[in-house]
Amino acid sequence: MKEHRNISIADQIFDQLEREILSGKYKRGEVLSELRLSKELDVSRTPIREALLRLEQENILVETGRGMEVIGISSQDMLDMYDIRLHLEGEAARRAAVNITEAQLAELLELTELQRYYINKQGNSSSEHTKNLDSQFHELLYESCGSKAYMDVLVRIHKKMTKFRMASVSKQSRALQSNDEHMAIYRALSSHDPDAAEEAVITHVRNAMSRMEHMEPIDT
Amino acid sequence: MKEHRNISIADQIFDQLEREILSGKYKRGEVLSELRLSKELDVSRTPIREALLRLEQENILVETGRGMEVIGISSQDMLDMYDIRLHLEGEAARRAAVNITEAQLAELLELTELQRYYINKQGNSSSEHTKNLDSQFHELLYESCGSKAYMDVLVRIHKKMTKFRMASVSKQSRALQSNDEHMAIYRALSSHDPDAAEEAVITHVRNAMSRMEHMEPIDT
DNA sequence: AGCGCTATAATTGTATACAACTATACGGGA
DNA sequence: TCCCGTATAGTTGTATACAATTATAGCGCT
Repeated sequence: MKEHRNISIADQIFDQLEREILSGKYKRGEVLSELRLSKELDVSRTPIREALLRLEQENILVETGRGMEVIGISSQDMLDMYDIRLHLEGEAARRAAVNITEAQLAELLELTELQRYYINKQGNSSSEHTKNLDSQFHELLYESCGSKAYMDVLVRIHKKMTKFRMASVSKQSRALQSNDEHMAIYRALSSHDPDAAEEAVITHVRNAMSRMEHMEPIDT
Repeated sequence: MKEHRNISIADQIFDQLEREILSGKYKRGEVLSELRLSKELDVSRTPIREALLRLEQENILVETGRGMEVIGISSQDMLDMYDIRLHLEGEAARRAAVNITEAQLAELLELTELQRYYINKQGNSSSEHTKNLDSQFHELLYESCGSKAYMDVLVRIHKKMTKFRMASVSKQSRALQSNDEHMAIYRALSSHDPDAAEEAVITHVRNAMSRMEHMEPIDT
């Protein structure tokens, strides 16, 4: 398997900055200039500029006269994103129940089992693995619904949500519950039952929203 | 009123390329290279690169080993985007009915009346004006719902839809019907009635989808 | 002290130079 | 003829130079 895409400096900077902004390191209203960042991070303006441009497209930064101003994401924005997922993921799941392939089902199952393994393992970087597997599960789900439009919207939202307040470590019990819900989604999809798939996904999103609301701190 | 943002070459190239791709000038599978475009359009690679990057973020282009490959948008994608709007705009309208300000209401009304004027006028560039006013109406509606997350998603989708097959000129009768629906949305919002607002918006989206489906040609 | 003007510093937007990588075409050998 | 290696041309990624615009600070004048 050949990856034709190297990880560029611009990619790394984008990832780093998005993480730092969404996790609260850069405060709302702060102004980022290309030159300052390029000196701080010791790269040229070009990749910085590319990263800032992408962050502007995500509406995480906004152009002002004198640089890029940090907008960030509030807890209310997070709740709204959950709300949007409640309105969209059910339909995406219905479609996935019809369109998903055997190969995709197998991969979903593997991702779910692997995630369970890492949750139980409780190593030092297991939380990182768990989150990665969660992202992969959802992105594969979105892909398997067979609609580029749905996938675009949902992937974008999910990516943003995963980077929000990374500090908030999830308890093992909640991770296990989430994993159970993934398994339920898998089962509904593997029996190609749209109603069950929709219900399983909506339950999962609703619970994820509730799990987030019970986290501390919610300061914005 | 001071605009602190000049229209850059990159912006123009992005607009032009997006329009050309979504209107079908560049076919799916075609590969665009920065150097070739920069020679064709007689600008340096920098603004070209910026435009291509933004198009990649929109999932209109995809990076390959040897340039950016055109993905574009299919009619099915358009239908899916209408489907997404059906799932989201109702809720956005409910929120707008609660949150909209008097100033925003006044502007909505003005946009609607102005659009009616241009539709009846039937000048040579009146279609262009009509579409612009439609975009402004919807973007203001999204803004007035008070949710950044909803606004992000809906504005992005609406922008893409307006650039799809620009060639498809809409009949005056359909434009008038659409304008009537806008007025109905305005009235529901101005009486701050969430149920009526939701219904008016859903009717509008459903009819817009139907109007599109009856257009010729649908070739993809 | 306050106001306005000017000079300076800082910012972005664009062009260009350079390096690394990759696909491709061409040629030689089996 | 087919395969492999090499050279070549084309591509992106990054750095840097330059121009134009804008904010800001400071100074002089009233």
